[in-house]
Amino acid sequence: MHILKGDMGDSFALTLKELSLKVTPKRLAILNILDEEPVYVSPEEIWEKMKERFARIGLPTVYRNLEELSMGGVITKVIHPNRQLYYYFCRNRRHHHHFICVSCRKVEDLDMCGIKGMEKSIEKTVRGKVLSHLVQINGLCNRCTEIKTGKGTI
Amino acid sequence: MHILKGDMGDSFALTLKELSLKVTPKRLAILNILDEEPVYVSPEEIWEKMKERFARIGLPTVYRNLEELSMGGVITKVIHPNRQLYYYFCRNRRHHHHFICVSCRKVEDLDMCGIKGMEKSIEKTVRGKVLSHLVQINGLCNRCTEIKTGKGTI
DNA sequence: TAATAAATAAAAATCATTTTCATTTGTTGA
DNA sequence: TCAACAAATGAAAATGATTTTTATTTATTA
Repeated sequence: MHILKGDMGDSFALTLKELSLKVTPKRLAILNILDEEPVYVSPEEIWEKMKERFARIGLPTVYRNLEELSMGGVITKVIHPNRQLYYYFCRNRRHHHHFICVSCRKVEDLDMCGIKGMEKSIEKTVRGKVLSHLVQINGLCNRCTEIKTGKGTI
Repeated sequence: MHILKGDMGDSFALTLKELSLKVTPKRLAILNILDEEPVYVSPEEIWEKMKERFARIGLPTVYRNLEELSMGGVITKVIHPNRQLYYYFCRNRRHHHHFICVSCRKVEDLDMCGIKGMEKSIEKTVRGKVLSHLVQINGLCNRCTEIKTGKGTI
């Protein structure tokens, strides 16, 4: 093996070890595929790419790994109106939310969260406890806005 | 027929007419069932209640009607982590979001929206267009917080 | 009240996701 | 380095929520 220190493969291997997940070639490949994607992708799409690299690779393996990685907080699950699963590799470890382009699937981090600041006020209103929140901004990215109109408006 | 003016059945009938939907006994029943529920419910649960009122009622009919009513903005679709569909009848016509109790399914309106105010700033950041946003606060309501701890904390 | 457009029942289809189980592969400690 | 063991995987089948299809029924409207 010739994985150099500081190598990307090495870094992903460390990530997996931190999650107590075995370092398998397929796990590393899934992380690499997600790493190369600037958009959110479906399990099936990742499976297609995996088939180019592995002779035998089952779709359940892809599903299992995506779920594990997302549980471990390494990748992000995207909530989509069509109720299909999509995943996105996001390196931003700070609390933030995503802008997703419904046209080209591009994902952009939004380093802000109005809810976090409102949490106390919400808890006072409902006299309960806020456990989590779901914030996702759906729209058209810069590129898709221009393509659609040539003027940035729809 | 003896539906009085100002009756609930009458009001729902008007709502359906505004959406160009025929006023059928089953549609009215679905609205009545949702109206009586203080929590978000699944299509299957509504179907169970419909079976108490109608000898012949298919699950697809329930699905179709819930989708139509939600498209028409009469009811609200709840995005749930388990990816099942749930619906909730919300009379609040102003822009707002929901606090949903993950324990008892209670829904409470939050008459606030941080995103609406941030929309311009988000569009500037991504140099794109915001089409919609998804905000949902998941937590434990007043009652469930007390039940779990007797102290309001978990 | 007839014409017709929409709604429905029932059954079957769809299809993303999950489970099962036998086999293979990483990991760990001697 | 190597056996032992736990975890990961492939393949096939199962699952289960949701949707489609088609023939029939029902509400609307003139």
